[in-house]
Amino acid sequence: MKNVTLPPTEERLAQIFRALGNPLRLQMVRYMAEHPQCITGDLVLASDLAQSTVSEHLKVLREAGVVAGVVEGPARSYCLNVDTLRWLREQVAFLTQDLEACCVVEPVVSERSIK
Amino acid sequence: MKNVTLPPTEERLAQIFRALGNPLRLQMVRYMAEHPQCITGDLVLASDLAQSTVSEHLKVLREAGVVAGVVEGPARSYCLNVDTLRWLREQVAFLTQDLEACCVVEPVVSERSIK
DNA sequence: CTGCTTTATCGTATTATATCGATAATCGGA
DNA sequence: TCCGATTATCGATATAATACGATAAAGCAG
Repeated sequence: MKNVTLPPTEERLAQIFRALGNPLRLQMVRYMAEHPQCITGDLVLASDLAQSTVSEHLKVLREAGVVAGVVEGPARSYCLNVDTLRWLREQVAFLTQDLEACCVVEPVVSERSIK
Repeated sequence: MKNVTLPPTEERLAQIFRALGNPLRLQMVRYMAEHPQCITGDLVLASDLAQSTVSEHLKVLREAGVVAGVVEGPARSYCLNVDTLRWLREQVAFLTQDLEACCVVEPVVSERSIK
């Protein structure tokens, strides 16, 4: 947890979480899941946002590796990056495994863990 | 995707993603997974940050429902909220299921989805 | 080459986040 | 009740994110 050198995996996972941590981008991801190979204009029409704003959100998703775009004539067709999403699912599964409820359901008396 | 009324579930999921979208908070979550019922001071010692900063990060995690704290004498013992993490895992699994690689591995020619 | 369509980028204003030091609140023990 | 230990909150500041309109870039049709 020290700031010394954060594992690149950790930074990358956080980047993906951050990309998905915006309701609009999350909706974009869902839209793309339902509409494979949709183009930017589709997402603009499906939202209330300016074209430039949608483009910026796509940039965030692209840089996080959540989506990928290919040139499609004058437009760009966007898709989810399945590899990234699979990796995310594994990481989340790993992060949430082997956890036992401690103080949520039934508060448990504990001793200080350090000094 | 319209901004009209975002489902509360979507906003909540985004909130959890946002909470986990910071490397330090992600590390805190891992620390808590390894050290059940640790107190705030443990997290402060394990980080390079000021106590107030750690406290703010805990607040973000708390408000997202990722962690829960119980009073433990003058200190506060923190734990992961297992219910939230399980819910997150389900949501991520749902989000990433039934996806087929489209333009990432092998670009596919597509037609416009709208108009 | 010239337009037309589509998308990305730039400049900018507003809002949110991160971090710290200082201070307040809370609890248990003397 | 007062003190020490622990944590939360406040105020300030710096950085990052969000959103828009305007403009640039890129590709295709003619």
